[in-house]
Amino acid sequence: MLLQFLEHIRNFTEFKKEDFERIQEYFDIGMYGKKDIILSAGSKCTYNYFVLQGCLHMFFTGENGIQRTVQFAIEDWWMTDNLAYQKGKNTDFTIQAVENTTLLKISRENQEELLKEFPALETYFRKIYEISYGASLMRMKYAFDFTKEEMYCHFTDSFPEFAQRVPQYLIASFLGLTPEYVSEIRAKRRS
Amino acid sequence: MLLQFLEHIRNFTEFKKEDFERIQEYFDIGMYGKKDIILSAGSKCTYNYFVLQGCLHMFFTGENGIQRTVQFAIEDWWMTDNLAYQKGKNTDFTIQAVENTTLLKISRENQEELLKEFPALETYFRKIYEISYGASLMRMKYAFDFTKEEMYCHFTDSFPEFAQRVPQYLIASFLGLTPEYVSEIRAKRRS
DNA sequence: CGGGCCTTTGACTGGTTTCAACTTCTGTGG
DNA sequence: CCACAGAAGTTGAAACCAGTCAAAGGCCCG
Repeated sequence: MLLQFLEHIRNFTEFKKEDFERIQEYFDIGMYGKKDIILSAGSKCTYNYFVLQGCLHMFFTGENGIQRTVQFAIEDWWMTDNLAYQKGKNTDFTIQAVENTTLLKISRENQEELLKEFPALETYFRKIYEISYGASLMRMKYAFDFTKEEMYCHFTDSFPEFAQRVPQYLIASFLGLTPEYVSEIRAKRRS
Repeated sequence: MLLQFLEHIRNFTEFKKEDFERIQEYFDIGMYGKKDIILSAGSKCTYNYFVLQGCLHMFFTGENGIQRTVQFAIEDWWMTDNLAYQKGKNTDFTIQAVENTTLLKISRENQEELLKEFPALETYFRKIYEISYGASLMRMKYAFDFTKEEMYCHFTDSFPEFAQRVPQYLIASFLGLTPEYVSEIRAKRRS
């Protein structure tokens, strides 16, 4: 399963297989069950997480107590609260496993050292963040451009397998609408 | 004014002043008047822009013809459609000057070469995107957590000088509400 | 001084949330 | 293997936030 991580890196930058042994030493591996909490709101955000297998979501709890999902991560995605991670500060977000999940985690200090030892990985991370940032702007675009109903339809049409994979109330939470309204849209679509 | 660019880089990574001469050769400088278009929707996105002086905004035009601002850039900020820029594809977005603006621009090929010649800049860009991505997630958080009225109040309270600097209808466009509703909120606040 | 762009005001509308009750699904222990 | 409790999904009615439309007022710049 770790080799998949190597292959993933190689999609973005050249990297020698023999160096991969050294890389692994910077990471810890972790296994979590469905609904386990990986990072709690209010705690210090010291790790960056890479999903080998499974699914995570990151959410915050609003004034009213409602949980809002900010992003998902499945296989080959990174996840952390970047702002808090960079500065080693407390986070507002919680990261939770949606399914049984295996992940790699690396501390900020280790990541800095890793990048010093293997500068090729600077390129890798730069590209990863470039993409993530671009994707985040596209999501803003959709949030503006579409009505809630269109957002839901667009999302389920774009990622049908993923929409199957996670419970509906999480998709509602991710798209910023109520579970009840999702029901209504689905009912309308069925007929 | 170019030295400010050097200083900015040095906030994120070590960089020798004597190398700065070489750097400049990778960039073009551009000057634009208020409302000038820097990048048009539908055209190829070949440049990454850095604001030396002034203010840009990036927007798209929705089905209904309404323009929605996705982000602003003022002094020391980068702006481009990252997804399109990376792949050299056509963009959905338009970049326009909000004020008279002086900027540096660099093509994708030049940026790749620049990064090869000065790997220290990989660190710089990685950190820039890390921050941008984190900030973008925070913005999603606000979009979810707040009502439109709260969004407006939070924004103007957080960035009072910026709220003065750009016209109200752009702030409305950025926050995803109508100019009319902004008026209503302001009227309510005054009393 | 004039024209066009920006902002304001008010009435009306509807997409979406809220609330509460009911049904269906899921998994865990006896 | 069934029973049952809690979680997830559905339905319908009432309320409201925010958008739309239209028209008038203010302001900047030529």
